[in-house]
Amino acid sequence: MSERRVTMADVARRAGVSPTTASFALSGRTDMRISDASRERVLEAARELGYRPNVTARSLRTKSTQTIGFVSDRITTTPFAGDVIRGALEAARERDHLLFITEAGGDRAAESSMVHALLDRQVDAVIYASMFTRHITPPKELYGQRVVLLNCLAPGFDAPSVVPDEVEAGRDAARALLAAGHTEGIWSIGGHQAVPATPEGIIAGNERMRGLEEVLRAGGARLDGVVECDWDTRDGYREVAALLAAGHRPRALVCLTDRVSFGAYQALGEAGLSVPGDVSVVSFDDQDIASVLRPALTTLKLPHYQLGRLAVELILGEGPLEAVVHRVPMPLQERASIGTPAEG
Amino acid sequence: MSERRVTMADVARRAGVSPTTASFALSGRTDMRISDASRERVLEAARELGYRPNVTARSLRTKSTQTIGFVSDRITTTPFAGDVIRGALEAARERDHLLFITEAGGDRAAESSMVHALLDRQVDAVIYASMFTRHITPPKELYGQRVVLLNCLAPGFDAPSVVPDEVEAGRDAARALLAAGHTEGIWSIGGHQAVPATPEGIIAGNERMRGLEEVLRAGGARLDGVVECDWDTRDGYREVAALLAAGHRPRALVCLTDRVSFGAYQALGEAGLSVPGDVSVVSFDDQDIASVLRPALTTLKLPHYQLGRLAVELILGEGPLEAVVHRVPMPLQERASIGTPAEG
DNA sequence: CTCCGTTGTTAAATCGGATTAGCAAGTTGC
DNA sequence: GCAACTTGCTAATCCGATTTAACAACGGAG
Repeated sequence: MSERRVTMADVARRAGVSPTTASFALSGRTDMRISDASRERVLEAARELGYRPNVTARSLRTKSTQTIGFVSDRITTTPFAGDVIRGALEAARERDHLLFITEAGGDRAAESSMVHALLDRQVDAVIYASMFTRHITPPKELYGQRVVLLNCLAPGFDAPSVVPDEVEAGRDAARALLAAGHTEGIWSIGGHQAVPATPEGIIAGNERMRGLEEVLRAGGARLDGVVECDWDTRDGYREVAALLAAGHRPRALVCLTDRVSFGAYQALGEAGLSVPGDVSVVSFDDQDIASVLRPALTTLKLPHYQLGRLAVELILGEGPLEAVVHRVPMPLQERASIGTPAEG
Repeated sequence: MSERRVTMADVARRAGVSPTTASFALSGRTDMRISDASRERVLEAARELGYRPNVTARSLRTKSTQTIGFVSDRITTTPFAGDVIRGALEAARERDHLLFITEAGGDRAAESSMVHALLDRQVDAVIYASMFTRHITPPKELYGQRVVLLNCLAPGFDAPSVVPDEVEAGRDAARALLAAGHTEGIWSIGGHQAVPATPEGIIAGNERMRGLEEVLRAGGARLDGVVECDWDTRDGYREVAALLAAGHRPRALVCLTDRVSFGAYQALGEAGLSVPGDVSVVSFDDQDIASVLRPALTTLKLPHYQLGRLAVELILGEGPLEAVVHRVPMPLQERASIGTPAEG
């Protein structure tokens, strides 16, 4: 970028040794014999000159750039982004790696071109991430490369996946309700089937519902009803309002995502029902609004940070990557929206 | 990462020319004469072999890596992140550049080490970003480098800054209220002075208030009161509740940020006042909640995407960078929280 | 027929390190 | 006293491009 950097040759010259000796002294390798005196002089010279190795030059020879590529469909416009990247960033930093972040916006051609751009720069590995848990087909350029799939699954593609443990989260939601004494009047809002507008619901929704129903059943409880709707605030509001208008009187709502919970809050509020006095609410995701709602929402947190971190830890681990699915726990954020069942 | 890549030497061999000829043919330079026949053969060979240049190797010679470093204090845990990065990413992609994203968490030492890691990889330029508009002192490693400051100012540091036009946003907030007929009972919540917990308020708060008061005054209106508080939902709720409890009856609230507006909504709701029927609300930032609140919040949007995009456009522009402050407009998101003044 | 200027192409150097092969000088073994 | 090792260090290559310097072949001018 500007004034000439200090090179290893400069260091060698100052230390009065050959570049070869300087190289070995600096890399601290023990398989090549360097006297303590020479090593000291080289290190001293490097310190005095403020020498820093040129990673680009080194990479040309070693093939390792200490760099990871991160390809996602859309890292922004979704709460997913920040924490995943932060987790990946921190894990990478601990291992002296840097991250190339790219976003393809769901465009296959763009995706291929991004992967090419990464491979052209000799990245050591690539993290392929999806904003919602789903099945994907990696771009062909990724076949044969060192890859970890983040928040997505690709059966038949030889790479590990890192995804949230949705089934267990569903179980935990059930356990939280049971623990508070809820066994009747439990409704789920958001459903487990994908509706056209929310394909992202396919995996997360199904698995959450599976865990939820399993534990409720085992605990002698069951769902009074399953309301299918889009995973957004508007639909949450509308469906809960409709539910109440139809004369139902739920004691507990399991909302499949926080946005739906927010809508449910609005509908309950307008109907004069209080949370958790009249109705308990348990939710999933732990988006920003969850802690800011009144009362604060009890929800199962998507472990974004951990997903990002684990993906990097796996990818920078030793040895070949195994095509295993790693399920990361979704911790329960206990706040104020679950109470004991209302009388009546 | 895996099987040997096709090199330029492979292409040259196949085309039956020297690597030199292949290089010139592929780079399409006209200052070196290559016959059309040779050029065609080289291009054909490259196509057949699926040749892609090794950017790392090229960079060693040319010093240009087609890569930009992005250093921020904290890109996550703030709505700031996503869109800024998306803007930067898209602008970079249009110019065939890739972005190294790093985050230092406000730690000076970490910041220096991140900048080193970037410079060691020969990045062409560095974007130094802050999550809130503020004055900063860039790490010394950045002096003499090609830098653009994003969402921050560093007087005395020779680099352009890209920041939101807060003063004009304040003016626009005032214009929106005046246009709806508001001239009395206008209060601002959030204040213009920094309170300890929100140093980020210093610049944004002051400038927004300056623009706001300037236009209100010019329009024959004024603020009935300025409430100072932290820029969060809790404080917004508490201060507006207190305001109402004290017997005040505002007709319009200018909340300095959406989180404060959300708190204000809650307090107004509990007091039985409707938005915008009884009280109009205009806000700043356009965070996620803004469009999801009921009624949807009219707010001045922080131009995150544009900030990121402009930073990259400047940095990849021709010629030296000038230490100019670029102010990016904050567009008014007209939604449903401003009405005509209540009778009263 | 020689000199000069084009034209098209290539050998060789370069970028900044990592790595391999080899070379002196000093030790040890017998 | 001489081969066989060690020890400590360096010359030379290599990585995959870009770029400089030079060179052969040809055509036109004088």
